[in-house]
Amino acid sequence: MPKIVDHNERKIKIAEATWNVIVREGLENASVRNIAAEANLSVGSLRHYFPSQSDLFLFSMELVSERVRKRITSKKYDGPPLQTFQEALCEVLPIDEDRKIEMEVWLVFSAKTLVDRKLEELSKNVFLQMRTEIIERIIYTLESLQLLKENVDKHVEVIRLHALIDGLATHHILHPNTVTNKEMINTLTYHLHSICR
Amino acid sequence: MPKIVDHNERKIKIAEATWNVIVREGLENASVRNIAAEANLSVGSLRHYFPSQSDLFLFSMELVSERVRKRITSKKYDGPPLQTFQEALCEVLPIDEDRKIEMEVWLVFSAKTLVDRKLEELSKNVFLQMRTEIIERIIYTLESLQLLKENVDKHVEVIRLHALIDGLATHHILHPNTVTNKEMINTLTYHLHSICR
DNA sequence: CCCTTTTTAATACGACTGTACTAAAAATAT
DNA sequence: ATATTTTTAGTACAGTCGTATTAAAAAGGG
Repeated sequence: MPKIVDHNERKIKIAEATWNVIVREGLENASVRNIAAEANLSVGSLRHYFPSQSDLFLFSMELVSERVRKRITSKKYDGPPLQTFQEALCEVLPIDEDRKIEMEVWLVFSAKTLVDRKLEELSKNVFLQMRTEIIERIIYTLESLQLLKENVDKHVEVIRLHALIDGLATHHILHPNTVTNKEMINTLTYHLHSICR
Repeated sequence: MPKIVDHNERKIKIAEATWNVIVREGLENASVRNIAAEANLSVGSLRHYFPSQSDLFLFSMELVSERVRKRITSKKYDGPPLQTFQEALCEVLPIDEDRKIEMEVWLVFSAKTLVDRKLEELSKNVFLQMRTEIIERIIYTLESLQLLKENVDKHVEVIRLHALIDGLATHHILHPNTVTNKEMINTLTYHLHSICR
């Protein structure tokens, strides 16, 4: 009966418009009006898809994690395990323009996490998922393949690798000229080799 | 002739009030009015010390870096070099409530850095100072003392240590229950030992 | 005491905020 | 064609924003 508009697809378009506004003008200017204009919509239309601004922000932050997750899971991993793990971890790093935008948006929302309950919960879930499904899996798979050096503390190695990944990504986002793309990837490679035989 | 008020001391009080508002209610609620109320001042009085909001924000962010810098330089370092370096780096980590607040504020401003020229410049300067005066100094001093393992790439070790420190700090701020205080410090100790003989 | 200067206070302005509400437009099923 | 329902558009409201302006209050030097 009604005009058919793919509801979810439209929400994604609006969320991407939100990303653009945030990257270009900052979260402080990510008003409903500015985002609607960026998406070529009226305020009323936007509100039809997102009843409130916090709904819009939550969805926009969720979309970032979904995009990253899809990128990791949809990739084909054949080849030596160490290279496989390196490639998987590279999907989390801001190695191209799209990933950079997502990472910037994620950083901005992460800061907001400190005073926003809903965003905090999302952030926590994504963090734990990354920790258990990527970082821990890599360390413990390396061990079961007997590629890991002896005398390493696996628990600490998990924490170290996780912190290193996010530290590198953050540094490259905030200081791209000082921590270059190449240095970011080289350091990751270096680190993975340093914990293996 | 006039009422004597230590200008700089008052500005520091206001900046600390700004920290409080940011930590408690977020940057979006760090309005001139709210900050003035937190500092028990009228808006007019606050404006007498900070002509604009961006001046206030810049000063408030600068104060964070000053506090951290002072803490590092005023500390007495006697003892074995490895322990000394560890202690120095711990001053950058959010190991107590004061440092946690400062780190939270720094994180919030860092996100704003992406769309604020002045904050970006400050962030860049502080980053480079940290890089050259702390991180590089540690790695290269370790080498000159022949404490460093052979076959390490010093350039990469600098990038790695720097990213690890900030990654650990950020993780503890954002996920204190998952990355605990102890794990943060243990991981740093572990890392320093891993690059030494 | 008065004078000078700093500091404080209060008010006002235009612009922007999130949200609410109402009605027109669009599009499909009958 | 008509009815039904989604989608869009426009307007309005109360509140907050940063900033400007103006004048009163406070306080040490003469």
